[in-house]
Amino acid sequence: MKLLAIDGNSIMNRAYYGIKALTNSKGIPTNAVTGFMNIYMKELSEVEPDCIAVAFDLRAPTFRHKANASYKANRKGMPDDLAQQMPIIKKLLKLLGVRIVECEGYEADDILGTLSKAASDAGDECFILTGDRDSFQLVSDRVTVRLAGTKETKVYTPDRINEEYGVSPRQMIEVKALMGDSSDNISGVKGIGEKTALSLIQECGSVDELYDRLDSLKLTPSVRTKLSEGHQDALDSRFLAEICLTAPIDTDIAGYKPAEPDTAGAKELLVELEMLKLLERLKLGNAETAVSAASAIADAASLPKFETAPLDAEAVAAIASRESCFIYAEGVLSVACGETLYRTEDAEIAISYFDTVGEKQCFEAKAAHKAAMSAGKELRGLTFACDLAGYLLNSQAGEYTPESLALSYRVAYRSDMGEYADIATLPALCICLRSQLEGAGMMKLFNDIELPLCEVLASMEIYGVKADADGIREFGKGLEVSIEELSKRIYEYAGREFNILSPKQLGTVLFEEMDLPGKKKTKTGYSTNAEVLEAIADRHPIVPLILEYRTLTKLRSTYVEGLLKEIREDGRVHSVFKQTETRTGRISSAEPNMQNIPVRKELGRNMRKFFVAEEGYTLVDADYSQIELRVLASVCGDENMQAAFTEGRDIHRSTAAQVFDLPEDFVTPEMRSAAKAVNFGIIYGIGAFSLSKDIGVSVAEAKKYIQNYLNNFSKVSEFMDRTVEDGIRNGYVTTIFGRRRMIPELASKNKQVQAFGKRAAMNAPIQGAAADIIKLAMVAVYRRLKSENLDAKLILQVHDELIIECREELAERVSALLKEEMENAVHLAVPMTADVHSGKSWYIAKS
DNA sequence: CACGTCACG
DNA sequence: ACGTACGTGACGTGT
Repeated sequence: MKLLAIDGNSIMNRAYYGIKALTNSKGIPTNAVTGFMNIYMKELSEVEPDCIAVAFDLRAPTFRHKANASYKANRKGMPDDLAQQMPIIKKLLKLLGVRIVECEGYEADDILGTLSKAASDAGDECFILTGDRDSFQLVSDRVTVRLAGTKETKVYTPDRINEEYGVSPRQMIEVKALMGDSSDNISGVKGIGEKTALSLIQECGSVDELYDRLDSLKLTPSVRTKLSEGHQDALDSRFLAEICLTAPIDTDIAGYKPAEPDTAGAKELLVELEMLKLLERLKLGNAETAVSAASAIADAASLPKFETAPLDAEAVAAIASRESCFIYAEGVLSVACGETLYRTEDAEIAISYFDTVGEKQCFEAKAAHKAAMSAGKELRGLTFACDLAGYLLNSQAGEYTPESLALSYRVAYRSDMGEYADIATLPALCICLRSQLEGAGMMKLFNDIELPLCEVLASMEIYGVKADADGIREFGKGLEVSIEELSKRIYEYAGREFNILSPKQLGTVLFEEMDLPGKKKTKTGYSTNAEVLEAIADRHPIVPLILEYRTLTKLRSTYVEGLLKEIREDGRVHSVFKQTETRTGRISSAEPNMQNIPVRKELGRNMRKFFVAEEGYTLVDADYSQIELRVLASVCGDENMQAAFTEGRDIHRSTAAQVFDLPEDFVTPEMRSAAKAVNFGIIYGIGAFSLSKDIGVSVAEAKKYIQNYLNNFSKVSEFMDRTVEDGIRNGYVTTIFGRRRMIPELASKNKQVQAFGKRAAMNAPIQGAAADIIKLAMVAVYRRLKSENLDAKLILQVHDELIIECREELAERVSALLKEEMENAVHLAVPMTADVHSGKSWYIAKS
């Protein structure tokens, strides 16, 4: 038989630190449970055990078998959110039929030791799954330790241990007796580390032998002194280091065969934890049925007994002025009105429904807007959209399907209703999300910004941007020639042909074959990014060529080939603008991404010549000037900073003058550029290291800049501190418009993760407010263009920039309108200025 | 499918 | 001792 004996505490610990903070929608932490189960499932399939036991330490061990009362006093108490997960994993394992083994006065290690011995005595095989190396002493012919790492499980057999440490498994006890183990509060011999301990045991075999032969051993004087002074420590430590093999637990291995799982109970628990992927992996039925089952239990009577009916012209007429809910996806319209669920795939019927006057709530409004718009109608009476509400409530949930929302917000979801399941849950979901939104104070944000924006984005997607395919192809041909030539020259320098775009191959060529310096490594090998290459660009002529090769192939693949694929028959690209994607509130663009078309370098900037206005039309482009810094100046209330904007001064120059304590006229270009980097850093949640890298000064120097900045702009400093505190206290931060960003990382025990949380907390209110502002502007511009009945359409948004395509003769009027609406979208403590230009192509209109 | 890289604000 | 600024999307490589 095969026994899998798991060190529950150790694996939970590993899982906890290995997976970022994770909670369900109620804030119950789930990262360690998730990580544990991932490891558990993987091991199960690899080991295929007949029996399973999971050992846990008891909370208040009395160490009956070990007299040392201070034993383990050193071990830190576990973090709260890990402790909370211990009962959960135990409950889950029990429900799955797995036996938990705990024993007062004994550690998990002792239980594993006892079980492994019992198993091997009985002629069974034992696999110990753990996250630390304490159990190596238990390894034997029949006992294998499986060390769970972040990525892979390392398997330790006696041979493997001998290979790695040069001693036998049992001798690991002796080694530990000498070197100690701080996490177990085993002192060992003071001054003896791992290397010395290993070589001593390799030579002598055991602590006893070592002391017997101490006088005749060849040792440095200091080691000899340490050993003789630490004799008693060594003996005490050896006692503590040896894992107990006789804990009073059930040692009948056959008794650890997993029992029949309580599938209903396990389902319920996993649904509560919102761990749906695991639910499927455990083959407890698919996620949908479980959700419906559990929700039905929780809220059995909450869904009415719906009837179903086709949505035909008659039905539309009947519900025309009533309240209803709808979902429109992939050409299928589902409507819930009263206790009837309607359904149609007829586009005309769908549009006639959209154009009725009754109040409508929906899931995802953009597709419906697009359908109505394309037919020259409009979607009327829309008051709610669930996906937008879900996004506002938690912008990092990732998924806003009716099913996942129903699960998160505890609304009944009946997947047994098949294709009607989504629409059936919608009425209840709308009520729930609306009240949540009200509770969170985000109704205004929802009504004034997100919901109306949906229509704007629909319109932008429909119109798209005209692209000059021939021009792009021509540009691509030019690139082709240069790329061909470049690669030849690169191969010549390298002495052979290789794939220049493969970081792996490139690393080998540059850093091994050509012996260039800069062996900075990533997880998988050499780092070959632009920063690394630029640092060695003057060491060998191949390096600049590679950089250029990268630039050109990037242009070719992503922009020339990528964009050509996206141009439709109408000669335009219709990017998808996603409204529920970013954690900060920005919108994102895809297929193609129109928000990262090159502009910073001239060669790439040429791409913008191929985004043009239709014959007889022109592009009008306006971008906010320093919107994020203006937001910062406004929200933190710093008069210094506000004055610079109010007086229309150059903010970076002004910052430099403050930081370097000089009149503005004395600010050099270098000082201005350093100040600019500091300004960016402030928005991003500054760090001296990165700033120093950015502007090429020492870390100490960068530190001074930051300190100086924060002294001069003390309100900024206070604002940042306050924001982080708010974030820690509430679990989220907000923009001035009430938009939230949840930041679970702030609760992490991992310092790095926490530091990231702090930076994100400082950035979100700034980036998020800027996003709010331009969204407001978009809605205002859209409405103006519509109400003034202008032949002009908003077609693009690039975070701080809006682009309109309009009749040539309207250029001036639209320019003024655009600038006006952007600058007046909000009124903060400093003016929001926008620079506007126009031209036949984006290239021209941008400057 | 993860990773490295690089395009944008 | 380690990693190192916020937010995105697309591509090619290689497991």
